Amino acid sequence: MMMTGWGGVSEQGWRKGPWTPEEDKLLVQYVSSHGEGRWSSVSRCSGLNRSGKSCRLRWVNYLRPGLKRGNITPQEEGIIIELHALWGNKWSTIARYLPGRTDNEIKNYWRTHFKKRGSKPSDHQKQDKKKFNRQKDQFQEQIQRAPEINASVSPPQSDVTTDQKMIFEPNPQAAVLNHHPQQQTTTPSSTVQVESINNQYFPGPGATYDDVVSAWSDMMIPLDGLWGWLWDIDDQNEKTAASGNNGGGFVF
DNA sequence: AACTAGTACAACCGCTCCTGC
DNA sequence: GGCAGGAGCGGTTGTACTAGT
Repeated sequence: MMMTGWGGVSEQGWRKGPWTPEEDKLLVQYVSSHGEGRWSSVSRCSGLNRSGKSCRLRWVNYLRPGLKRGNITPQEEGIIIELHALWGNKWSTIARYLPGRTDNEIKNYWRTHFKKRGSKPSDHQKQDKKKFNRQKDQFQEQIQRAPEINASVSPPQSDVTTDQKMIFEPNPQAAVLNHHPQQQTTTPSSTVQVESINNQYFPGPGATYDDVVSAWSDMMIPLDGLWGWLWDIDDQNEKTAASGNNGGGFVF
């Protein structure tokens, strides 16, 4: 992809714009020998003329091992919708429930799929239905073709880290709040509306990856009705913004 | 075939939070 | 407790690609 608009250097002299394969290689070498973190020292130690921020972003969103490339599956889409309804734009929190997906990827996906303006919900619903069927086929094909994906997502219990265990918590909100006490003040944006979905579609403790996938697969049918609700939220927000009323609105 | 709108993706920016001193 | 530097997060932008007209 050619991107000429970001070429050049920053005021601090850092290179900006698209990364070259050589830069990627240097960054991978640096991280594999020094580990993640200490991004500010990357430029000094690795020979990269990039800011620490830029290096971290490139690593987290593109170079880090275990990242999934390719389409968001219907199951992942369902999870994104549900968790966004719970937490709003907490992309990094949502990303913790989607192994191999980055907050940036989820954020981009949400913006392109659910923040569309100007056309009628019915049009979107038709598009989404077509797309859902296509993605479902692709997902099933992926599962059949690459069973190792399952293995990487649901490792043996003895190797499961705290973060990975969270995926199978019956109540994701509680899981995240337990794990990130500093976020205790976070208020779910639409808890009431999603509560019934939440209770029905989050398998209990000890559930396997397959259980989660199965539950979310079942959820895709009721979600047909959720699309309309999401568009209503958008409309509601626009009305709220237009009237300058900040009280009690949605945070989408 | 040409044009346009929508989509996907990569990257930057500014702000907030966290941590060490 | 206050401050500074680094890390992380969310919002936004820029460009290429694709599908529809």
